Amino acid sequence: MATAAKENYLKALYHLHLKSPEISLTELGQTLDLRMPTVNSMVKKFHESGWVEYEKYKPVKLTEKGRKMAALVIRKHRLAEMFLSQVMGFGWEEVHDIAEELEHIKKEDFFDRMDELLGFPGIDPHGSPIPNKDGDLVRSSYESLSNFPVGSQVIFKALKDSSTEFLLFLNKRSIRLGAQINIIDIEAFDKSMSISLDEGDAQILSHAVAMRLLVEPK
Amino acid sequence: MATAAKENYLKALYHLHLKSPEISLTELGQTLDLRMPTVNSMVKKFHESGWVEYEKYKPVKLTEKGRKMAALVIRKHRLAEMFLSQVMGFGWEEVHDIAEELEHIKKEDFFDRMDELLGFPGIDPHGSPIPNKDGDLVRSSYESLSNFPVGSQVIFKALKDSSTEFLLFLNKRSIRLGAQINIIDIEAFDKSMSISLDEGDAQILSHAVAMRLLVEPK
DNA sequence: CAAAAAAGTTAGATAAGTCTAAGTTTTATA
DNA sequence: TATAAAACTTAGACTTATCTAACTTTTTTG
Ligand SMILES: [Mn+2]
Ligand SMILES: [Mn+2]
Ligand SMILES: [Mn+2]
Ligand SMILES: [Mn+2]
Repeated sequence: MATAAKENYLKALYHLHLKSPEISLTELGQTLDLRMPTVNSMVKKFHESGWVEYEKYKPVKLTEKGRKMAALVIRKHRLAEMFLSQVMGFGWEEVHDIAEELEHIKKEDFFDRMDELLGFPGIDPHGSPIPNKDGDLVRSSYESLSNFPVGSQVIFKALKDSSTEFLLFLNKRSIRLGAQINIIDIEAFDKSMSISLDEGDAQILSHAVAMRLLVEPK
Repeated sequence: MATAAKENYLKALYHLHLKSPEISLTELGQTLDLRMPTVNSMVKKFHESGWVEYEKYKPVKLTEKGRKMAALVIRKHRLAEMFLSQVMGFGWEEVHDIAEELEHIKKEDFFDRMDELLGFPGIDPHGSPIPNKDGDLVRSSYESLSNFPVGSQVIFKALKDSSTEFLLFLNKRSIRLGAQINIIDIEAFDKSMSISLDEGDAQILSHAVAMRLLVEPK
């Protein structure tokens, strides 16, 4: 595979290319918290490796080869997160930072064994899909809770934002992956939602929160 | 803590200092498979950090501070090996190489959780003691099987050599940690031993093998 | 104990990955 | 469309960790 630094670039490129296939060095630098000349010189190496298309002064594009390399790093990250959560008992708000280190382990057997022990999971603890060993993954088509009308009954399937702060907020509100959410009311003024969770008590979710919850009709 | 490179130096220093408190740069270099000038410059940095005593042209000595740092790396290594073996189902011959990478993970929680899940184990899968969080460990006083006379009944407690080749040999012979070994006969000519394992069939162990098995009287 | 061998040191180079400062090209805007 | 802003590139430096070649000190040995 590649060095830890390169694996981190690959992941960033992958996430950015999903938003738009043309990736500016500025964006990439901001994502990785690196200065532009740093990114510039690495992007040239990636071009040498055939991982990106690159022409001077133009945004880069991830090649199919690069996409696959990236997906395999993301596979390691998400398997690690799942393992940390399911086998080691860490909370979904704790797993990302540890996985950020574990994903750089080179021994493939380590991840294969995790996969096996977990029963070949399709998603990580935040509902994101886990690429297979070929780097392929099923892009799920969930929508934000904020897109649904009053009366909808939906299942909470994944997160749009997996920041620790947001995950801790969801913990406090007992909102967990797989829960059923019923939209009782939507306040026209600020788009805040009154919902009930799995037949539980009602609670209010701000539009900011509803936007970040990815759901599927029941 | 330290970088992965430095953690590997610390471990090597620790193992060498047990054999003799004065550690030559040549030995250290051979252990780590690094050239002497490389080791020389790193040793100067370790001296700056207060991890070794160092004077030009003299062998180095691990300081108490360095010993503790080293023990904490060894703790991570051995906890990882135990986890890989007990929780993930790897064989004792597979765990070392993976632990060589895992030991450099910086998140302390990761190892604390392993420790907890394993029930705070005192030894690793090869019978070596696991240092505690203060860097302290109980030095066990096992002896080589080759030191015992005919008629001895002993328990196989640890390995003097944990190389993959030796571990695979022991697997083939079904010789596992904790087994009882009865010395039936010793051939004067080559010091080979006829033994029986846990009431099982007899087998012959060469002196080379008997030397590498650490045991305790039953 | 002098010469040879072993051990250790210094100097200088290299590779990976990062930075700042300064210059160039492209894009946006007055 | 000229100019300003944003994006990108180049040059040069730094850090960590490594190497080889050449030199120095210490230890061993005939
Ligand atoms: Mn993550
Ligand atoms: Mn990472
Ligand atoms: Mn080991
Ligand atoms: Mn290591």
